[in-house]
Amino acid sequence: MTLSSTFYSSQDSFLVAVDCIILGFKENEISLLVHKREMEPAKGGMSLMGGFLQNDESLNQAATRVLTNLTGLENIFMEQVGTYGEIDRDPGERVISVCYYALIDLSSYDDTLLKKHNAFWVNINSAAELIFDHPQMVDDAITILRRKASMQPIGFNLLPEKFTLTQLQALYEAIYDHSMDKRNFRKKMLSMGFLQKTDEIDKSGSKKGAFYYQFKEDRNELLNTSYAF
Amino acid sequence: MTLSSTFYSSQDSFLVAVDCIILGFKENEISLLVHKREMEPAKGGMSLMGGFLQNDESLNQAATRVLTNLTGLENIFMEQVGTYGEIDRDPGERVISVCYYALIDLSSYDDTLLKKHNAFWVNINSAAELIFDHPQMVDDAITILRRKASMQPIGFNLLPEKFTLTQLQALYEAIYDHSMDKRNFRKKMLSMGFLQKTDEIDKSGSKKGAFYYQFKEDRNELLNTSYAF
DNA sequence: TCAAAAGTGTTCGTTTTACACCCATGT
DNA sequence: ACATGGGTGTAAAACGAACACTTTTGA
Repeated sequence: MTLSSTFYSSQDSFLVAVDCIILGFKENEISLLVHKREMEPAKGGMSLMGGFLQNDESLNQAATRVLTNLTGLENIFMEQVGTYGEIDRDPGERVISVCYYALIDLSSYDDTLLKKHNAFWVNINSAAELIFDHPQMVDDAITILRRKASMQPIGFNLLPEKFTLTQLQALYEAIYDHSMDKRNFRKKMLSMGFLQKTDEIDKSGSKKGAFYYQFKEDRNELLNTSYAF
Repeated sequence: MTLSSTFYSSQDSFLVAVDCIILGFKENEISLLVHKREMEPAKGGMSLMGGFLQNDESLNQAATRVLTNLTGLENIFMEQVGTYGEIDRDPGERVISVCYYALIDLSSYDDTLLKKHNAFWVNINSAAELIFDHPQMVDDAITILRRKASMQPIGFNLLPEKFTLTQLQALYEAIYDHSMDKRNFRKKMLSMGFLQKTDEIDKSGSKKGAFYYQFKEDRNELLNTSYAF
């Protein structure tokens, strides 16, 4: 960096990382994608997937890059959680970390790519074992996910395109970590108006079979209404 | 920075700024503290108060420093809004900006300090005239304020210790930018249980006089309930 | 035939909304 | 006496919570 190109000379500069909280829905639980850290400090510790911001990319681009490198997925729902800036949050060196969370559909996901990065899924309840301030990041992300999922249909990013109401309820029960009444759940979901019943039937979950639903195309119109669970 | 002290060598590093959205309640409107920028680029433009993060402070400390330098106030409610990292968001040089909002009580605030920084209050509706991506930051802060004020008694940070119900209603009407029914507002506020009626009367607002209220000390117990306006 | 999951309504209590008048006081 | 803002109650609607049985079908 040459002085002639700078407006804000003599200011301190910092490493900036993006850390990604990648969430999936597996066996009726929320899962978190983590990896065994390959560098010191805390080598071998369980860590969120992250990477350093580079000069040629925005924060959102960096988060997308980290996510895509690891998972091979694109066009994934992703949103900022917050930025963590305690001086000693990373014992190796000072790093400002901008944290994102992403929601992915695991129903047809091939995770061979994950193995190359020593990455694996753990139950969200194991997040306390993460290194540094990553447990706090996950807590904050879950808080945001719960709040947003009660206002907007974002939870659906964790499901395949077509899903049964039973699957949807299981997802919400996992997000909020409590069981819900089937009749009330269905009544409320259907009254929100963004579910479209298909004529396809899922026979995998029961002998009787359950209708598949999908999201209406126009669900963006519905984002301003608030729904609480 | 010497290589021997670094774990993450050869990564790009960045200027990190904190920008503060300082909000006050003035003449029944939400006001925003801004200043005329003293450096290029955009010198003379209307800007949020900000500063660069320094090596010896956390992000929260930096935000507090900026706020205290400017206003002389300490122990102010402050919370992160988000982090803005587009490559060209600051045309001078690349800067990652972590944005905070703060709520302050203007009722007995002496703003001589503000003049030293070319700072002044503008109506929140003038935020669109701010430079760079500061209008977006203000939009995001207002969204957060509205959401949080409906769940937790944070709006009170904008009022003096003692206030009348009419003042409180005017504050909420300013935050949400719509008028509310007086009877319903009072009923709801009082039912929430964190208001304490005093025996003092404000005669400044009316001939009849209105009782002053204050917050109960134990209001932290109440933060988990959700209240919508 | 039976086990397993899908699907379906009603009642009750709570919360939210809409709405209009009297009171106390200073001028 | 009157203008100004302070203070109060009720009825209707919407919403949330609790609750149990019938249907379909594969094994």
